[in-house]
Amino acid sequence: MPVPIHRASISDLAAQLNLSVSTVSRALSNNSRISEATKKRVWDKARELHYQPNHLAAALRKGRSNTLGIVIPHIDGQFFALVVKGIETLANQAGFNLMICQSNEKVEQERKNIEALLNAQVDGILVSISLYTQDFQHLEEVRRRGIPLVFFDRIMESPLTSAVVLDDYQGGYDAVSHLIEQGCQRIAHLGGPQHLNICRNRYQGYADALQKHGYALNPALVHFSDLSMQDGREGMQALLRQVPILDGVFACNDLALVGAMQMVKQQGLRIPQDVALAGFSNELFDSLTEPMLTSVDQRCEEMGKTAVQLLLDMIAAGDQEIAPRHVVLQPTLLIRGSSQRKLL
Amino acid sequence: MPVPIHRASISDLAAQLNLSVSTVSRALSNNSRISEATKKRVWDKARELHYQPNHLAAALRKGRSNTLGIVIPHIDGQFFALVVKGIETLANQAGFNLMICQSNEKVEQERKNIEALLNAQVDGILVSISLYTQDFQHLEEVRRRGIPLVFFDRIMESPLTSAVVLDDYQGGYDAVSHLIEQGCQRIAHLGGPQHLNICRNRYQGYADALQKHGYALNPALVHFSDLSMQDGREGMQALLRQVPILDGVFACNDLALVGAMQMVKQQGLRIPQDVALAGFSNELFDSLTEPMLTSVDQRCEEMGKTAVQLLLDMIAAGDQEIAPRHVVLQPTLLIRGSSQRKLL
DNA sequence: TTAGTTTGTGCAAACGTTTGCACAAACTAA
DNA sequence: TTAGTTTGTGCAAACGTTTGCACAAACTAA
Repeated sequence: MPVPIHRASISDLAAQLNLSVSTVSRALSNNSRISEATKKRVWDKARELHYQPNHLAAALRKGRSNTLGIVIPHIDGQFFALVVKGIETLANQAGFNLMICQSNEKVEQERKNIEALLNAQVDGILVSISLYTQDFQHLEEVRRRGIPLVFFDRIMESPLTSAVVLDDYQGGYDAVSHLIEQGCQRIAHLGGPQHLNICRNRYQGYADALQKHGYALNPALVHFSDLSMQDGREGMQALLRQVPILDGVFACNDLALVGAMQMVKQQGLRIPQDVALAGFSNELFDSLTEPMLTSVDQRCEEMGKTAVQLLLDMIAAGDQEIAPRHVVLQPTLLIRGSSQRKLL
Repeated sequence: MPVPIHRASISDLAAQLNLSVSTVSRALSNNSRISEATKKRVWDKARELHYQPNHLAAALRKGRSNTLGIVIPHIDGQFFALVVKGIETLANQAGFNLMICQSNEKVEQERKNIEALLNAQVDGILVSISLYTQDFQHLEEVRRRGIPLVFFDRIMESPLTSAVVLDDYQGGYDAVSHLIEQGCQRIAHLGGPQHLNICRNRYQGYADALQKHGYALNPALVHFSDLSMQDGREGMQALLRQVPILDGVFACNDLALVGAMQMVKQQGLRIPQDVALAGFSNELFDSLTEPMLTSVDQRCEEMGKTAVQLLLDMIAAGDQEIAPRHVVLQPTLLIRGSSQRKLL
């Protein structure tokens, strides 16, 4: 296989065409000061030599790399995969490449991710923080450097940074109100780490919906964990020991919910007649379980697109900084078999 | 918020320390020709000024970007997400960043992805081709340019390029043999596009397992599609019209299988007693359906790690090209309720 | 002492672009 | 004719690194 040692550069084109590199550079970027005839010669030659611009060099000279960085806790699972899809679609349209990093829910890894992205000179960064991020120095550093930064879903709460979130409070409120409408009287909650905005807000929605409908919040019916499927199983096991027995569960995510569902079935209880279930995230598997799981949809792709749009705006604004923006998307409750006790 | 205009560069350090940029550069890279005293001065100053190397500049000068590119059909679903996780782990350890592109199963997008990665000067590319890639010019171009290239899972079959695949044939063979052992006599197949190595090999495994056990291959029991859940439903509907009725299904992926499962249930047939099911991919949801789905595990993370290791080897080898390598991973059949007719 | 080696540092070019400025040639307006 | 403008191109510096080569100073061995 013949390996071509040398990729054509602008100066190769220039030499073969008897033009200066500056003229060739301008012709390639379709600068109006170059005659049509010259442009055509340059373009033809570029095609002939399979010329491909060296983005690295351009990036160095222009001070922008046309690359965006993303830091997410993990890519598996429906939610982040879809958010990334939304981000990628829009970013590519705008001519940006994407660098995706997973923190694997570890602050230390998140810190390294951020550093790697900064070193790679990305033009902007999108972040959804890990379950355990409580110290934000590495993120402050991004701001300090003047690199545009947008949070989505799991955010660092600060008026100084832009963010796109779902109205998690409303989602929790809607889900629990729905359970109450379906006749549930003792609704438990499987919650997540309360320093995370999403978990806190969903819990708050749960609490307020109870109160609004005249039910007292019973701390014994609230169980906090890290929301893995295993956590859901164990949490449910603990909650089921309460007497009188619960008749509804609202979980902070669907992974915990599906764990809870397994435990409920294992105990021989019927869903939704004995225990009605509702969760959060609208994972793919929600429609594959039996019964199907009621869940709050998070409008993932829209969240991704909105976040990247904010970021692109900030990048476009450049030095004349624009005020931080906060976008709140409205959730949709998808009602399925796991919570439907009454006929429609 | 005070925006620092200027990031410290090597020459800033040099100026403040009264050293030349070359000395500073060498000190930072811990070159043995620099005295320990000088190194210490440089490192201290670097910390003081929050110096961060500009990878772009280094990449331009050194001719390598320390970035790897990945092109996958899509990131949602268990399989690619886990492969990417494996790739990322190893790549980060080796000091490489990752640029991830989704083709969304479109050749045109795949072509653009490749071009974007080449322009970004990645040091190597990992590819799993789209469902519809039959023309490989864009991939040949990568080789022509001398950029290391490794395929995984869905590959361009060529002795000239490295690849990591599962033994899909064996996986299909094992799954179907298992169904036969469980007493199935008329096993249908939901297959994928036959120009794709994975689909062809799984189908071949199906065919050979039947033959080996003395069953004739009945073309009426084979249905090809693009393997979406909807395809699975429709394919199953068509297959169920065959008389005498089938009593087992082997699907080329779990998405199609879960669709098929819905249709089987809808027809009032019992799983696995009337129809036993086995699929491919070991998706997360396989353990959440009822009954759980038997499936061939693809050793995703290992596949990712192996692929990136091949790529890193090629990059390390540089000009003295190493011979293309093909790695075949052995699959594991995970037997679950959907196929278990006999007691253990 | 001298010649040779080691140690530590600096000069300058290079990677492939982009862009401010300069300027010649051709045109335009009087 | 002349002065001014437009059109098209080129020079050269810059982005921030890395690295081959040179060389002074300090040491080493006789």
